Amino acid sequence: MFKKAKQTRVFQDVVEQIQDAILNGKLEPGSKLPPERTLKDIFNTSRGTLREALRVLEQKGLIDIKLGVAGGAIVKRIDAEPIIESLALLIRSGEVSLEHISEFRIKIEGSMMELAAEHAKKKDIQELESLFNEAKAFYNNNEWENFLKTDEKMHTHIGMMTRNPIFRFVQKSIHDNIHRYYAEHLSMNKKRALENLTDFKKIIAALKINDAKTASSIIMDHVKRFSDKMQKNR
Amino acid sequence: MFKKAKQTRVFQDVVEQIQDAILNGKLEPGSKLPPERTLKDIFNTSRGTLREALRVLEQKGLIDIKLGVAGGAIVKRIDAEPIIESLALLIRSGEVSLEHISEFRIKIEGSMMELAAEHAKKKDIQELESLFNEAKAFYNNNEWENFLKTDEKMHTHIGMMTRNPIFRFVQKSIHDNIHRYYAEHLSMNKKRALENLTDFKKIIAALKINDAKTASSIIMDHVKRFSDKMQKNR
DNA sequence: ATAATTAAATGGTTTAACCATTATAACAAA
DNA sequence: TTTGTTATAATGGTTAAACCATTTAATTAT
Repeated sequence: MFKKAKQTRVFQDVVEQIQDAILNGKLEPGSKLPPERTLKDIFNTSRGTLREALRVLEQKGLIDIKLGVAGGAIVKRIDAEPIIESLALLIRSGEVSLEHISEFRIKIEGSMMELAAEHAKKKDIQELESLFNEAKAFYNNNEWENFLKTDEKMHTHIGMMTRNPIFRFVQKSIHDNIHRYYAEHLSMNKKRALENLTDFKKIIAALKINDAKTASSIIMDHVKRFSDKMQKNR
Repeated sequence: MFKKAKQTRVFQDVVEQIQDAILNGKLEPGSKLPPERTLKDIFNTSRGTLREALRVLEQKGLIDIKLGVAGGAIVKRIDAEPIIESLALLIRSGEVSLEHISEFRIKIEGSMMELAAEHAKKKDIQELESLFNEAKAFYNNNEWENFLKTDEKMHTHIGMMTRNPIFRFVQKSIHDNIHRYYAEHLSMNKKRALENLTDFKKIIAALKINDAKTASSIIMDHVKRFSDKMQKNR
């Protein structure tokens, strides 16, 4: 029925005003806020209070602070950063385990593959094929670091194909945290790389005949294999 | 290869120390930090700098601040709040639309239903049946507000049944934001309520025979119907 | 026993100064 | 002229000391 009554802290009022300006597009990404000493006059507050507001905006991922002459608060383009950090806290606190993330990731990548298949345009399939050939070349040369990068690019492109930014943000949040906390250094070998290549070949084939379920099922196995390997390696 | 070099701001060092203590469990949820005037001495910094650190910790959802005597910073139990707020920013910025959220929600609830079915214990099904009967009673009395609350409880319980906190957090983030920005006041009627009841009856039946795919497919339709209704109402 | 008042702890804000970093301008050297 | 060095000033980061505002607890009055 009722909402929480508003707090009366001055810095929160400042946060809301600047945040609203950013979210309404009155302040564009890349644009610079006035210096602290000017802002404090605009909002009729002290520099300390103003700086507390800037800390909050910074933590929300709405601004970056640059030092020195021509420095100051710069409006950021909104991205997955705050979600990545929130997930990181859940992991570090032990609230969420590698098994939890792996299970979630399998379901998410499966769902994304279905959507991607539904939206697949000729150009998307061409892009995936081009990435596939890139990966194949790295496979032939045993360039595992580059192979993994291309593998990631394929996942990312499938994310783009969903045409849904939430999936992209969630995908990136999972990916970044897995690599930050569980798989900093991945080992690869010819056998596993070939399995991955084969998966993507099958996925592309399935996309061409609009077989969303098959594509989804393949990528879920693909991700599961990666997860199992990772859990064995710990 | 390399990581971003650490910033040299004093308040960030304070944030990290307190954050680590919380995440390592050295500071338990509910426990109170010393007053600002003591903390500033402990960290050998000024009160202004210390307060900037507290703002960051507050924004991360790690502490709450209470005013007055016996007030101060209280360690919070980690929850979905920061993720909810991040998603809220994506929505308010226009980066994410109702259609995006609806599509995401359908896939998530479908995935959750599959996992819930896999983990379903007799007690879970009993709980769902009890909620079903509660909803039926509200249906008979045309108590729509209570009906919707029970409907939500059923979804939440399915979230619990996944045994995976990420799904619960994501589910709550979607739910809270949909109701904050798109469906503050839901209208219900006998026809739609009956459809919902029927869905849950079928879901429970599917769970009893361990038919995860059917249960999942029903709840996806169920959520889709809700989304369509919501989008028509705007 | 109850209500009103006072005191003290604690977060919130202000002011004024100084320190640290960095882009730019001015200058010096090749 | 070009290139490297040095000074300048803009701007964020930090500090110190004071006062204000809220809230709990103790005290006092009814």
